[in-house]
Amino acid sequence: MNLIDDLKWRGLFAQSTDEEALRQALSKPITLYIGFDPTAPSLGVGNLVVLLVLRRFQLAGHHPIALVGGATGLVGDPGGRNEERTLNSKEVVKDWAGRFRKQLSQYLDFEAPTNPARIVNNLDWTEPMSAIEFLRDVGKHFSVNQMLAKESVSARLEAGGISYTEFSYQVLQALDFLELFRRFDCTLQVGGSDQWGNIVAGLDLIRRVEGGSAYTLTVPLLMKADGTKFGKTASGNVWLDPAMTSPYAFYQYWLASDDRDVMKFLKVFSFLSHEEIDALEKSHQENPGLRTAHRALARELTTLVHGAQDCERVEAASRALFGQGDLRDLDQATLESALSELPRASVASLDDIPSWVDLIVAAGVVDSKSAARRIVKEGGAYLNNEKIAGEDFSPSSNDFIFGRFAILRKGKRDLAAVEVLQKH
RNA sequence: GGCGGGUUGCCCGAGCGGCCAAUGGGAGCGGACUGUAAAUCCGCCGGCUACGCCUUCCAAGGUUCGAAUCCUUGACCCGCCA
Repeated sequence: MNLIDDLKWRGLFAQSTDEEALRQALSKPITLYIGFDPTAPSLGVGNLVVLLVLRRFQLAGHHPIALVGGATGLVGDPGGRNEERTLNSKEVVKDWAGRFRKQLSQYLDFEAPTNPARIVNNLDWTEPMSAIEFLRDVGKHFSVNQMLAKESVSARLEAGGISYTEFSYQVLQALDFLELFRRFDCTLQVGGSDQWGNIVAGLDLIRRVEGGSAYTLTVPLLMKADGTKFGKTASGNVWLDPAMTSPYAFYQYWLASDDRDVMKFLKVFSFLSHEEIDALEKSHQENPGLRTAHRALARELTTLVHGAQDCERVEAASRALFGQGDLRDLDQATLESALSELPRASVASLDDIPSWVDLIVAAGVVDSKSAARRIVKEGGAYLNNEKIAGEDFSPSSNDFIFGRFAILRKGKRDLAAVEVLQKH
């Protein structure tokens, strides 16, 4: 199956300016790029959608370029929002751009003999350019009428306005495409479907300036079945950086996916074959309670992002903590490593153990004691998987497994560890 | 520049001198059901040293025994006219 058909099968093909021409072009290796603006200290799972498309292209023999938007990140994409962005400082964007570069390289192959990946930063060609050059050499090719007609701009005009800075964003992105076309004969830009207008602007620019032709491909924006944005939880974004979203939380995010989304996610994010995915779908339909598709999804993604070793640790932790067996049956090493994934509170010694309420607040699982007391009253408070009663409840010393650990639980799956610092 | 309207808890949105920690909806949280899913039903939903106390209704002053509610000034937003 060719690449385009595979992308369509996976639900990764939104539109293209000329699908037939693109199919033709892809019969030989081409160079393509995707841009990522550093608007946060880490990429999130949302970025993963297109990033993995870039990887799919490389696996199919094409030359991938990941562009870090060191320049565009300083300006701000007006699309998808109805308010002006707050500009981040140059230092911050530079720092984030560095982090992006590092993260991006994890998903691409730079050693591939025939089609090694490249990473570029658009600041490299934007920063040296003077304002006069920009206006004469680039700006002259843009019609304000067309720029205004772009969805990203017109929506903002409706919503109350747009600064000249953000208005110019599409010109910068178009310039990137032109630059990569010149430098590397890059003829395809891939992006989220919200990037359509910006990508087409690049296409136009290449045609006007170089008389060249290039292609577009956009990927649908991923929505969850409940209509909420993909990649966010109540506590914020799901990040790729393990310091920002722990591998355990990352694994749990996928494992707790809505049934209606699982197959879609497997197609979008996993590199499993169609046969493997079909088999998972069958199993999921026959016995959804088994959650084989969920497990496969969580495992694939955690392995991809955090590595096989971390994935195994996190799987083991999940099994241990959610297993129906007695926590006391676990050996100390397993228990310890499982608990290392959780938020934690510590107590100085077994002689003076704070109440459940104080501990769960200390672990950061709930925001206030009132909220914690409420949980107890509502019957959602557990110690070592046993429901506790009474707002004043304090663990006793023999609740500590191996004399050192206790597990707090709020509701169905919100866990925290308590560790005794001092043995006595 | 002139005239009028607005700013309420995470969001939307009532309240228009005491009965207001503030109606209602959404989100979120807990429980039941189940499968660490969805739907449904029930409950909760500012904080605390907790039958009481403290801090909230854009900000700062003021009137009053008492204000989210009235007055003054300021900031921001939205309409209409120049």
